[in-house]
Amino acid sequence: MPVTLELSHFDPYKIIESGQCFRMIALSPDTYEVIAQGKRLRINDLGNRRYRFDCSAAALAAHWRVYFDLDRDYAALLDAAPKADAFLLRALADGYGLRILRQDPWETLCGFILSQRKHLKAIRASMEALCNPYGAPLAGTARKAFPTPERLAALCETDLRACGLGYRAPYVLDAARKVASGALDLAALAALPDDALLNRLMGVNGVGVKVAECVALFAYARLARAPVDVWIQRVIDQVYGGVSPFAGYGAYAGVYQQYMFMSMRNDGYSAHP
DNA sequence: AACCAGGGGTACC
DNA sequence: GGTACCCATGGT
Repeated sequence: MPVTLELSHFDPYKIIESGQCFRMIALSPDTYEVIAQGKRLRINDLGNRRYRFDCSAAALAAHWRVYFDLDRDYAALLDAAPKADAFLLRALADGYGLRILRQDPWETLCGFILSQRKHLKAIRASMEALCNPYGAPLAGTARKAFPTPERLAALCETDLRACGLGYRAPYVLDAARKVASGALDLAALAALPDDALLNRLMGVNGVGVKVAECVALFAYARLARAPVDVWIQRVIDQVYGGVSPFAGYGAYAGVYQQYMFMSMRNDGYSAHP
């Protein structure tokens, strides 16, 4: 009982390549698969901004509409960007269809711990290597769900190193044990203001400012948070003369950051006229 | 504050 | 087919 939707500002391929999620893939040029929060979804691009979601209307409403943040007005959000900022405007135009997801905090926390000093492809491979042995099976795909904190908390560092996590293995283990024990209640963090949320996340070993900002933006919809990684640092240095423009971007700084990240990584600054 | 961590992708030879 | 360098960093 699939559902067909007409969606503007929605491009699954750009979301995959944007580096905010690691378990959404293209199965073919017009078919995408995402595994999130214990569920598997396939999306068919039918053309003319029409997409078929391989799920019930109830699942769409309860789950995927929230995950893709489909009720947010991206036209208005993008229109709120400062009009004199040429690099930003170009990035927003080129990135049409990119959206900030509302991902599961646990998976997002682990994903960005794993992301340290890795390429997007390497992060994806690392996530699959962790899911394959320890995630629950799913109907309709050979891929597995992301492992629960309880499952990972029962492992030892050696088990996680065997998944290719390297020096990040003890970090993931610390996160799993804090969450599984209840010492870190990820659901309760949603009620905290940004600064308190970031501080609680940074209580996990291996989580610094950048990883915490990513979790805040990509899991808790803190759209004003703009994580600074090597690519965004290049934007700040090369485009804005070393002065971060993000403080002046207001409530959607994190969304703009994501478009600029994609633009810089794909094209560099030299592509801008 | 400089340096290190595991390992895969990628550009270049 | 080597190999040097880079990568959505954080801890020491």
